[in-house]
Amino acid sequence: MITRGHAPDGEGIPSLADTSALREPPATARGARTRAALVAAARIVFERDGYLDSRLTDITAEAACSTGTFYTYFAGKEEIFQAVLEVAQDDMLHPGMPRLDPEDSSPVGVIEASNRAYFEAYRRNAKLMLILDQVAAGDSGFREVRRRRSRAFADRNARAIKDLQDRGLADRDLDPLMAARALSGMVSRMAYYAYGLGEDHTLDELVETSTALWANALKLDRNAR
Amino acid sequence: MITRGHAPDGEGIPSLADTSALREPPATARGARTRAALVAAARIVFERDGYLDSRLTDITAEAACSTGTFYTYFAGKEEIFQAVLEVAQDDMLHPGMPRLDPEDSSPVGVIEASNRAYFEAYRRNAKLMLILDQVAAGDSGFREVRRRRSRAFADRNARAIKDLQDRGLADRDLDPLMAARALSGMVSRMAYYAYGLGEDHTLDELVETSTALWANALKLDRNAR
Amino acid sequence: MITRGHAPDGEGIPSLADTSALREPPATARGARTRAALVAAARIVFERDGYLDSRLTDITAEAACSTGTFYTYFAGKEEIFQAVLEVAQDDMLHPGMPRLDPEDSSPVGVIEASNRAYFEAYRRNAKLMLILDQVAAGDSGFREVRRRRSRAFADRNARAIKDLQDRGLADRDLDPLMAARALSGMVSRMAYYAYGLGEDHTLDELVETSTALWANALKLDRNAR
Amino acid sequence: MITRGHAPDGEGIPSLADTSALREPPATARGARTRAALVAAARIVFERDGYLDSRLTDITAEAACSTGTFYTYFAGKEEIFQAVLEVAQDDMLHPGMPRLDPEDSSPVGVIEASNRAYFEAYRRNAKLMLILDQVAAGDSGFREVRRRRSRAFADRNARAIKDLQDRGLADRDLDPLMAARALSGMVSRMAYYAYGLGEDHTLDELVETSTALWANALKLDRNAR
DNA sequence: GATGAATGAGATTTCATTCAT
DNA sequence: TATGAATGAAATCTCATTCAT
Repeated sequence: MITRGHAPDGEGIPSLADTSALREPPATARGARTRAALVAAARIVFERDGYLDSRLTDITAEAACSTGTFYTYFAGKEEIFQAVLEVAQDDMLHPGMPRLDPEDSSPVGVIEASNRAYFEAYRRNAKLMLILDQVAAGDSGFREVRRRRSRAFADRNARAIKDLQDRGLADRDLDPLMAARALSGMVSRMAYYAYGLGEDHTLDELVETSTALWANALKLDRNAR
Repeated sequence: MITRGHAPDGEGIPSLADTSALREPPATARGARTRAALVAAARIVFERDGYLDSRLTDITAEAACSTGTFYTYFAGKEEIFQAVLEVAQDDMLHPGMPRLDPEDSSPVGVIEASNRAYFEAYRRNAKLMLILDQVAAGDSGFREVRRRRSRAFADRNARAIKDLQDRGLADRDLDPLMAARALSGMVSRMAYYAYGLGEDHTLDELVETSTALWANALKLDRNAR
Repeated sequence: MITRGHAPDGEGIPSLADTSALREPPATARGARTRAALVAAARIVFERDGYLDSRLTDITAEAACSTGTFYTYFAGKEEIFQAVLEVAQDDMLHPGMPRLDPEDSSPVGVIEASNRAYFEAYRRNAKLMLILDQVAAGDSGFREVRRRRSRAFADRNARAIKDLQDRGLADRDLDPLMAARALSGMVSRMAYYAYGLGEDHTLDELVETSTALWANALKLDRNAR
Repeated sequence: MITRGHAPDGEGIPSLADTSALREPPATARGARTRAALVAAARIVFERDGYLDSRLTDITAEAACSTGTFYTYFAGKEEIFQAVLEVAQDDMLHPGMPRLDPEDSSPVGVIEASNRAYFEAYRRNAKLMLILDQVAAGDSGFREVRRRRSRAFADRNARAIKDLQDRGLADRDLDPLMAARALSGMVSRMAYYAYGLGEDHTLDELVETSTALWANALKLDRNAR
């Protein structure tokens, strides 16, 4: 059975954990407040102006602090962008409510729930996801982080597919890893077109089509459990 | 039947035809040579440094001409990038030779041939495709062009899927347009991971998996014609 | 006879007494400890990074106290540098023990002892001497202090030379003040090259040569008393 | 006999040749004019404000060009400072007229001529020499260049001293290299005090004293040839 | 006494574009 | 056509010093 937390392609959820742990958190409450204000301001500015066109002074102006204060907490634009992502990531990873209909833990039901969660999270963070594309397109380090993250998700989904194959529920001719990667990529692409580029599809259409394509592609039995 | 030239997602092949026709070609042979040298130099520089990080002076230096000369032929970086794309586009659109086994014009055979052509073209132009991502990510005008182009391809593929459905060869529960868009996106994503990010898959693996997933997803009969 | 305490050129031993006496010492033992930690930290940082490139925060970090605390004890970088110098100055002025062979208080013997003391002190504080150069080079006030100090030493040595001339022991054609200044400068320069720039000469070579040159230059009789 | 071109300590005449040859000269006459204007402006600004306190915009303002133009010719403050030094160096190395009285090529005469040339050159460039101190004090790369240059001069003078010793004209007890270094340092120090710090000595006093001290220190016979 | 967050003026640097030769 | 010097607006980043806690 496909495990919980399946996130198509894993994109948009880089942790960048490498550097985020290095800087120690503000020592005082005031510091924590200022830092949070800067991160919130940065998200607003990034979403409004794009990453490349936003200036540090716009962020500090939005946060109502001086430019010097910015550097108390971040080394530059890249670093505060990571901080913005980390906040968004929490939202991407911990949706407000359970996605899984306890009545329906069939493979198809799990896939559907996962896809729905992904589309919802993407919709909530669509602008930020575009910014992330922009940053990743220009920064190979960032791209590498995304690649590794995607691979981790794909590996997990690949194991789930393998499991279904072993249980005779999925097409045994497919390479589990490649299929996992391809289908996850498909879902992320659908979200990109729908919410990033603004094609008009309803959430239900997206969930329905993506789930049907997953199910068909794996030759899943819709009634199996 | 799915028509020839099916290009998954249509990505990476924007024509930007709007502006490219405006400027008339160099009057003299020397001019034509200089222009060609600049375009070739630009591709080298873009692929080496990325679009954002490349400077016009790098291009003119690579082309061994002065900065002033650049403006004789192009209005700026965007315009020469279009010129670079146009050259690459010929390659993307006209694969060296037909990959289609004349014996096998079954739906699955056509899909396979299309996918193979796409992967091969992507592989030949992988670096440029990444640059294109970078440009599109930062330029909403460019993004819109890509979106329209993708939609045109998807529409064509959607009609092909509709046709298969009408003939009873494909799953009638699927929305043809969304399925077309999703599956084309899947293929473009696979190419991106394999050749853009450097995951190591062989061409045959990519073709095989993508074709199997298309066929399964549409519930095509592998033997139908 | 040339008096004790002759310090070639007098360089590197500015007292800056004007300001150093103004601030009164810390009232509590804890305060004294903190102040001492800051001075010690400053010397480490100055010697590691140079005066210009060292930041106050580096010093407070090295001293493990906050930036605010710094200002409890010092008005700024210049003032703590003076404090560092005062500590070093004790070492420069009071070599561990008299180097003077009581048997040999001949003019040449005194010169030799003085030169040796100077080279040894310079060697112990070579890094700091370079820092001092850096500060003096950029601060005309500091330069003036050094100039006056040099002049005071030179005047004293000039009187000693005059005395030797009057007693018929030194070349009467020399101007005592200029000769004193020149020969003191010579010794300070030798120390700078040897210990500041790292030319490899032994202490004995330096002492021997400098003393011989002094003696020759003044046409001293090596056996006179 | 001490050779022509003896330059005490060699200080203030670094060539920094390492980098100066890298950048190719302006292609046009206009470019050469602009570059020269910048160098001249830089010298004025450096001498007026000191190296550390001068800003690039002051230099471009003085040269009546834009800030961008500066970077057409120089990478930064350090590089234009090298260019200023190179101009001064020509003056230091090629004094306007022959210093040597053809009637007096005795060792003492040669030393006197050399010292006089050095003092004159130092006086003409005194402000710049102080700037050089400032730069060298803060930049170890620069210091190293000076060290090597000094050593080259000292080596040459050491050979001359050795020659005098071999001919029985100079004190054989002295180490030629150390004596050369020490006496050259002495002269450079005298120039620094007189012209850098503004002690009031006449040129003749400086020449006379320095020459007498050299002669005495080496135990030269004033009448020898 | 000790803390450490906040300040903000100002210097450096880049590079697409123009235009006189 | 070709040249390449000149332009200049605009963005980043530093760090000594203050002051509320």
